[in-house]
Amino acid sequence: MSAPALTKNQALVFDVLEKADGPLSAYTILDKLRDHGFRAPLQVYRALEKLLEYGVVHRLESINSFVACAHPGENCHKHGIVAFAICESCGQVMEFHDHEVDNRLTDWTKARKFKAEKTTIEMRGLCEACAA
Amino acid sequence: MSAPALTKNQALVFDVLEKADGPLSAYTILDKLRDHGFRAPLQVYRALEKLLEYGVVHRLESINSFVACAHPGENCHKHGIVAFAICESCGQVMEFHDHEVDNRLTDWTKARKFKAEKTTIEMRGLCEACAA
DNA sequence: TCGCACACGTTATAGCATAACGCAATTGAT
DNA sequence: ATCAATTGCGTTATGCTATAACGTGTGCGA
Ligand SMILES: [Zn+2]
Ligand SMILES: [Zn+2]
Ligand SMILES: [Zn+2]
Ligand SMILES: [Zn+2]
Repeated sequence: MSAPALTKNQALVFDVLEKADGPLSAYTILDKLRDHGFRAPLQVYRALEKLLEYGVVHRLESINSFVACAHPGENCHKHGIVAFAICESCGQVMEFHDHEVDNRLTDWTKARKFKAEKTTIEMRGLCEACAA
Repeated sequence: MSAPALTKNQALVFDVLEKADGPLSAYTILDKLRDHGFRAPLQVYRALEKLLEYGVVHRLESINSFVACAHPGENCHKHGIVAFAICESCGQVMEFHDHEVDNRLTDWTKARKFKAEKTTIEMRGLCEACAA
C-alpha cells in the first residue's frame, strides 16, 4: 500500500492538495485543474481514490473534503488511527495520532469482536488564533 | 438543551428513526413520511436539526445518515463524546462512550488551545455476526 | 394590538458522488 | 509476436445530499 509512481492525474490532484493551506472539496480541486485539462468530477474522484489508498491523502468525512497527509514519507497508516482537529473559521487542519486512543478503541472492538476497517476521528471547532 | 415537547414533524421524524433498525438518510426518512404529508427534504432536515440539538438523534458523518440515540432519557451529551461502530454489512450501529478517549482528546485540545465544538468518532467495519 | 419568534410549506438551487459506456496503453503469460 | 487482462482515462448522464429564499400561519408577551 505504499505509493507507487503517481499517474499524471494523480500527481496533479496531489500537487493541488499539497500546495493548499487547508482541506479542499473534490469540486474545488476540479476547478483548480480545469486549466490542466480536467473537465469532469470523475477525473478528480478517481485520482483521490488512489491517493487515499496509498495513504498520502486523507478524507475528512465531516466536511466532505480532502487533505494531503501531514506526515509525508512515514506512511501514516502505520502510526495507527489518524485524528484531525479542523478549525471551522480559518479552515486549518491539524493531524495527529494518539496511541492511547487507538488502544481504547481497539480494546472496545476486540471485546465485541467488531472488525474495524476504517476509523474516523474529527474534531471541529476553533484553533487558538481564531478563538481569541 | 433537554428535549421540549416535539412538534408534529419532529415527532414523525423521531418516530421513524426510533423504529428503524439502523441509520437512515434524510431522503429515506422523507420517503417513509410521504404518506404523512411530507413533500420536501427541508421538512426532514428542519426536524432533524432540532432533534440533533435536543440530543435525541445523532448524525453519522461518515455515512450521511441519522440514528436515534441509543441511550434515551439520559441526555447523551452529558456522558462526553459519543462514538459509533457501524457495520457496513448489516447496517447495525453500536453507540458507546469512553471517558479515557474523551480525556485524551481533551488533553490534546487543551495543550493546543483548540476549542472543540463537535467531535466525531466513527468506526466502520463488520460486526461479529457479519464478520463470521 | 403590535411585534416577534418559531414552525411550517414550497420552489428552486447548490454541492457531493457514482453509474455506465467506450477507448487506449501496459503488462505478462502463452 | 499475440492475445487477454488490467489499469488509467475521457465523457455523458444521473443520483444523492443539503440549503437558500420566499411566504404563511400561529402563539405569546410587551
Ligand atoms: Zn497522515
Ligand atoms: Zn482557525
Ligand atoms: Zn446518544
Ligand atoms: Zn453486521
